[in-house]
Amino acid sequence: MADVARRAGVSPMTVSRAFKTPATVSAAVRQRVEEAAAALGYVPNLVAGNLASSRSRMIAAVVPTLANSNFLGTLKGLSDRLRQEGYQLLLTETGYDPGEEAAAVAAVLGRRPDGIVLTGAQHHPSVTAMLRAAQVAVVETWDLHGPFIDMAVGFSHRAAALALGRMVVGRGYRRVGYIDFPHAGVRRFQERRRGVRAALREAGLDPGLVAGVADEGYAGGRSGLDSLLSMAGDLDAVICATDVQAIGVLFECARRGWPVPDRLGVAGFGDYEIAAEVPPGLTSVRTNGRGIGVAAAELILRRQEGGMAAAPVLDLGFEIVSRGSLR
Amino acid sequence: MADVARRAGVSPMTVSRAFKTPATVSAAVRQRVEEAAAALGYVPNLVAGNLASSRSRMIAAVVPTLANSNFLGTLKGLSDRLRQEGYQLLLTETGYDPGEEAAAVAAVLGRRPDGIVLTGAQHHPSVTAMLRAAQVAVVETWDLHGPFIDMAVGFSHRAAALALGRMVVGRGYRRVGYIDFPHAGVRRFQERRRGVRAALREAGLDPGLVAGVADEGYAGGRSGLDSLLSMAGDLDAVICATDVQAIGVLFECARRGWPVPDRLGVAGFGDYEIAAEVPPGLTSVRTNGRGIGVAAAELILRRQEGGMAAAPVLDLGFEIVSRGSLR
DNA sequence: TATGGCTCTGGTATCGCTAACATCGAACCT
DNA sequence: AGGTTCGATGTTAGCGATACCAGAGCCATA
Repeated sequence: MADVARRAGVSPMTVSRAFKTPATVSAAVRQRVEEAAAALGYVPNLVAGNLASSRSRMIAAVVPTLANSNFLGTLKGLSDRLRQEGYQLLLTETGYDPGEEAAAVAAVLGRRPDGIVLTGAQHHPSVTAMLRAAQVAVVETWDLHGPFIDMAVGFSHRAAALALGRMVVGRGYRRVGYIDFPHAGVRRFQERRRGVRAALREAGLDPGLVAGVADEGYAGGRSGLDSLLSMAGDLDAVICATDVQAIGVLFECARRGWPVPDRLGVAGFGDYEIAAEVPPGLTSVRTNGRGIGVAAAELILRRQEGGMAAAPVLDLGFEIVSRGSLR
Repeated sequence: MADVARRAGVSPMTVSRAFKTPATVSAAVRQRVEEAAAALGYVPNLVAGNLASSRSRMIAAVVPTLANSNFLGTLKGLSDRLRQEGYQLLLTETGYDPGEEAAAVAAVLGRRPDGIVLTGAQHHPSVTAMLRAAQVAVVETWDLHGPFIDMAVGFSHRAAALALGRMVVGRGYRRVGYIDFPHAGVRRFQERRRGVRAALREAGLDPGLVAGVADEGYAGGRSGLDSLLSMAGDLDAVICATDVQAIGVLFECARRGWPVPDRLGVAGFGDYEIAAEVPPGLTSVRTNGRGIGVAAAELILRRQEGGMAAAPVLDLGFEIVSRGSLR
């Protein structure tokens, strides 16, 4: 920076201003500085800048997994919105392991991010403690059951699952099974299970057809269907914790030659891109994953600007998308 | 840090050592420092540390897209391997836009990452210039046609596509179409197209059945199939630039009631998880996406340790996985 | 007992930038 | 003319760590 300043015939402070707040520098000087910087290939060192200003313009995102998940949408929303403001994303995957999450938060905090976006509202106690102490903007995403560390954006998984269950029941299915998520202890998935079972119970149907699965991904749909059929051979519909599992069920039906939606109705959760593509179309819950990311970004940005002492909680809702997999 | 030092009755320098190089501090002192740090909730400020040591322990990854892609595996391999060494990932998506890539590299360089992982070997000239000037470890991934900025890990897309094409031809298909990638200008996809066409040509078949598509994702398979059929109603096999498109073709076949592999043979590229799940199984090229990420991490780490002045180029190869979508 | 080599600890000088305040003309007002 | 305001620039003092060198004990060896 000193070299650039010398070459442009100004002080280092003016160079700094020419980059950070160009409006505060006269046009002539700004141009001289830009030319000097270009000639010398100068790239401002943000590490030093961050240290001096104690603002890093980095946001950390901590997600359970990227594979086959709606978190990608959230991440994309987040990073798109943040990039516009010159922020960057520090990413960590935790594999649904609370210990990993705690380690990730600890590691990331040392870099003094301006904000941290967490997935879910269920954390190791040390995570809560560290983040409270760090005085950093925190957004918990996807789940909406507090208490929250700071801010939150998501929707009610229970309400969504309840609505989906009611739709299945309303279509006349009577022996409805539910395929759980491999990490069934995660609150988000507990809520989904509860919502579905509540819908069955209120219709006087058996809410006991629940299959726990060990397999991740599509394979979970297959093994879940197997275990549901061993519980109830007359099973006529399946609701899955995620679309990926539901697609696995559809594939298994195709393999068995079972017509969907007549032999078996199928519903998923998440409305992944593939839900609209797979024949005969998968009925699912559309969640606003991208919107969650954008909203999280907005909350953090607004907090940076100093306004907003309160800690908002945003419900972005959901929508049931009806397709051919349900009669 | 000064507070911790005071509380532990040592100098700040010793606190620094207790964290960075515990072996150089006596056990008694180390424990006092750890206790003091815990009591005060001290989290070392890596920003300051980075500035002083001019090593950031951050690696930047620049990928075209995360959705429906094999880059996820690479990213995961990269981040898993790096996390073990205490490094973190700075992520940027560019949407297959070279201008965006240049902007991303410029933005990221200011944070002085210890390494940058790029996708492909085709970049805006400014990217090459910036990275050369920055003296940072660079790994170009996936593609293996130089010249490279620094190091590279990938495989030959042409050889893979050639092998896949030969397999299709070997199974007796005679009117073979190819569905291109939406961003057909990307070198990696040019190579795939060339490999397939070379296989067709050497078998004396028409290499002209190539469909360009505009749609991303599964929809591209559907529209690609449409346009191939309008070119050749007697089409008997389709090779796709990616598995996602191939799955789109399989879905369209199911919709039309066309038996696969008899009415139409289908082959994809990438061996995504779904390829093994979708009936009747998708024949595809298995690429070692995760391995590419791990190898890229290793290269950067080794470069950090000071060894390895040379700039290695690693070919991780590929493998054809034969499944039911080809007779 | 003197010497050299260890291991452990401390002091000092940066790393490259920005916050905060100081300065200086020029423009504007009464 | 004098005072006030404002915009553009410069000066100074850190931000919170680490690199580097120096010094203090301690042991083994001759």
